[in-house]
Amino acid sequence: MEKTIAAIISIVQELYSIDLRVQLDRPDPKFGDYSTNVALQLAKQVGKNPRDTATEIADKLKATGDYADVTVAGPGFINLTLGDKALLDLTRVNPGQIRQGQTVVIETNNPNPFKAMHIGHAYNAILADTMANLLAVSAATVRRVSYHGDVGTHVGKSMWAILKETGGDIEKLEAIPVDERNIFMNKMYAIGAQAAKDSDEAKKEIDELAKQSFVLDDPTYKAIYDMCAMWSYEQIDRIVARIGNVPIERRYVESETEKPGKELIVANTPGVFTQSDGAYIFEGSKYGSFDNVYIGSHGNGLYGAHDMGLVQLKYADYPQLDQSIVVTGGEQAAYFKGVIAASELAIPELKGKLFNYPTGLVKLTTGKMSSRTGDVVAIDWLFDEFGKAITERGGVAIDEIIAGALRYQFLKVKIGGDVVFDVNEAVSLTGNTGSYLQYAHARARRILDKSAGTVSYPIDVRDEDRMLVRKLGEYHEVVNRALESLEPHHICTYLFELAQEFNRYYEQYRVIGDELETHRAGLVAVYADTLKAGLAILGIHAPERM
RNA sequence: GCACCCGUAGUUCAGCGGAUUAGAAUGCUUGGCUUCGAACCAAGUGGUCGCAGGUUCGAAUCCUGCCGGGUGUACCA
Repeated sequence: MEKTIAAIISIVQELYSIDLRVQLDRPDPKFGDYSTNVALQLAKQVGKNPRDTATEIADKLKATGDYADVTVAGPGFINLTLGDKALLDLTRVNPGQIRQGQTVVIETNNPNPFKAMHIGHAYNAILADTMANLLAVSAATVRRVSYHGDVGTHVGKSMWAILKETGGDIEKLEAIPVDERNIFMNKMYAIGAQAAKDSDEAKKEIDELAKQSFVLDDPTYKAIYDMCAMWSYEQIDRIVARIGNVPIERRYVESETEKPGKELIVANTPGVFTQSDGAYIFEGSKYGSFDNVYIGSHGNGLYGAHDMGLVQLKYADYPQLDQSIVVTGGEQAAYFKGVIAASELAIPELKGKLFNYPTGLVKLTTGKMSSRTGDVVAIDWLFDEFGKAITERGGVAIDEIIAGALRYQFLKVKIGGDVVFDVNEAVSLTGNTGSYLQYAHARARRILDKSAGTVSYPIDVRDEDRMLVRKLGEYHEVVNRALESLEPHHICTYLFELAQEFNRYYEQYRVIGDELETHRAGLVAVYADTLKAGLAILGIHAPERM
């Protein structure tokens, strides 16, 4: 592909003395393997009929490489059909290492303790983890971290209910069986949240308990807080692992950000921040955000101060970082613009290095949501539902496979828009799903198991192979696109198309026992490896059988 | 009010910073397993790409305006 582009550029130079940026597209297969519209772009500058221009370029291009055909079509497109050798070679090209030498710190999960972890957290975690995979494939040094809000109102709500429930007796907490802790915590938060709405008196108590989460100077409070926080993190870590994320190497918590955050803000006032009634304000409205209070008039850091503290902690831990990435819900997009602008002003070395990727909301379609905990879908419940569907098909429901199906459901849509999550659809296992790809992979592996000879790389391309080989050759191009934009959905779309292409081939051409067995098995091996590699980037397990 | 995001088949979504007849999946109607796993494949059905202008040889794609939906908009995160 690069060679072809270079050839076209030099031909255009030679013929018209014009320096042109050339783009090759993947057209409908019936037109060829690549197409370009350079002649149409040139038409005006050259002052010739675009078809004539195209013909001139095409004639010269033919001699520069392994092309089976170079034709001019329509208003002046040049369509290229690669020779077999060139087509096959494309399947061996690796994605580009475009972030060689860079260090990237990325938060791959950030649910809060003292609160239920729900499907939205899972989406963020899966997406961020997959982006981390993309970064790693592009040769960056990836540092996975997490960040959790362990102070503030939500803690007050939970603690209020927990203290009421236990009467401050930690032994009552210890008596709760391990597998009921999560249910207990979710319930306590729900009770506290409801009380805060219903009763002004309770609200006051909750505010007081929330403040205590910052200082932890009451021994009873601290003991219970510590135990419940630990339960929460165990729960978060367990679920994050269950959905197939790579473990983090450092956990950040909000309580440790207060001090550095406030110090940084005070040190940059006036200048970056302004003071008003004792509060410290950043005029984010000048930077596409909104004016926001970072330190309250009571002297405590608010979430802006904490996020700036976090930026510093990360920078201190990873001074060589080239990018720091946070993936959050879209409702925080404007807020993060402000935090990033303020951080860059306060720490100029970080200019251009801080990124927030806002995601959409996970919306649940109404349906059978019987086992919900409050308003949220428990992730364990989702695993159960997937498990049942797989068992009904006669498969073995193991977590690795279920996690793959779940990940795909989230990753196949473009980042930014809302994700409509339909449990019934997700669990259906047919069509454009993770299960389809896993099944396709398992089936291909079974063919290879049954093939007698040693499997070797195919050496030629037969007519019936062409569509499949062509698709395989697109792998590195698609991955490159995903690497550049950090958008996993490109890979999902491609892998599904690839698997469809293979399934068509599979339906029509037999491998085992055929006189072309060696050749076809080689092709199946390339396919299975490509599929597996793509799934690996998505963090999806490619089972040998299922 | 202002800012950002979104609006493509009944539904859920692709459409790669423009191009040849707008694609999948799902749904519905059919056909295909004594041969490598039918969680599969094939055929049919289904769209004034929210609306209206503009730029261009060419617009779902770029620009402007409008309509509709969502989110945010200083002491909760």
